[in-house]
Amino acid sequence: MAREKIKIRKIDNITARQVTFSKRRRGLLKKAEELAVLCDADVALVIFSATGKLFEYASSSMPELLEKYKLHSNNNVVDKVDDSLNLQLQESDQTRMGKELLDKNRELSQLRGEDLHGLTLEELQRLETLLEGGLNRVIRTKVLLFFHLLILATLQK
Amino acid sequence: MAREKIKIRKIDNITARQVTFSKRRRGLLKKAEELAVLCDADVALVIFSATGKLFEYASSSMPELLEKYKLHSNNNVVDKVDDSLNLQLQESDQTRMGKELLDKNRELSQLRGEDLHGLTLEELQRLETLLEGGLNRVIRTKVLLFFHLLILATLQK
DNA sequence: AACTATTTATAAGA
DNA sequence: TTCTTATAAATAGTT
Repeated sequence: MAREKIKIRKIDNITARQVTFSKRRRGLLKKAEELAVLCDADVALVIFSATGKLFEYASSSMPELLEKYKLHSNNNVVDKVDDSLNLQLQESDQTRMGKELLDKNRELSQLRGEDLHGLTLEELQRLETLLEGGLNRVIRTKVLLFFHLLILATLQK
Repeated sequence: MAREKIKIRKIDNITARQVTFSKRRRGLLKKAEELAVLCDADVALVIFSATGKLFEYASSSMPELLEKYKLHSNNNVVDKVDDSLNLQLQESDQTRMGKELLDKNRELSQLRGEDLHGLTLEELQRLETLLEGGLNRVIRTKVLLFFHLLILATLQK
């Protein structure tokens, strides 16, 4: 955003990456606080550098905010697990997947009247990235579970 | 930061505050992702609007990041890991799961019930957190994908 | 939801 | 790391 426009992908040069991290980290923390103050929002931001160092901001107490988050995200775990399993079983069947998504959408619309029709292309791009990450995550955990059980079975013999 | 410089304090006018929240929230989420990608950092951002709506970004899985945060901060107050997966799987619609997953669920229950087959409690909780996080992630992205496809389909007509 | 005049953030260089 | 500065990005007020 300055002397030259850059593409948003991992910076190769380690030194440059650290410098950028330092600068942008500061900017992000600042904007997080501004959002919280200006808009009376509750904001929690946790940043781990590539080397594992922790940076954080929380508009109120971090533990309380994280607890609040868990309450929200765990609301419908049963449904979520169920749907996830369905997704895994049908992931090659796009038609059924579409119906599943349609149902889920109706449920969501009933639970919350949120309207997501104002999404920009940029946001959609981010959503795609999120989806890839999510699917990879499930696959990874399935593999982990398999090995976990395999080891257990081996120990029982 | 535009037509006029503003002071960073709570915006009085409710409408203006909501508009600003919408604009800045988008910007903050974008910059959070940019930092994660550019600098190979792990970033978690949780935002609650004044009305309680949740917005979030996580460079990997939110539960895993929060777990990582707990380890770094010496704070034990941050919640108890929910003993989610097994019990919740048993409570959900088993007819939709498929035999293989049912079997795995049974095995997992056994594993949890004894949890002394060479696995520490910490390891078990870690696995659960991991798996739950992945499933939650897929559900969220399923909903997002639906909207993506819907919009694309609309544009093609 | 768009539009812009300005402010702010920041990439590259010192 | 810190500062400088040219330029990209974000955004406050307006339409």
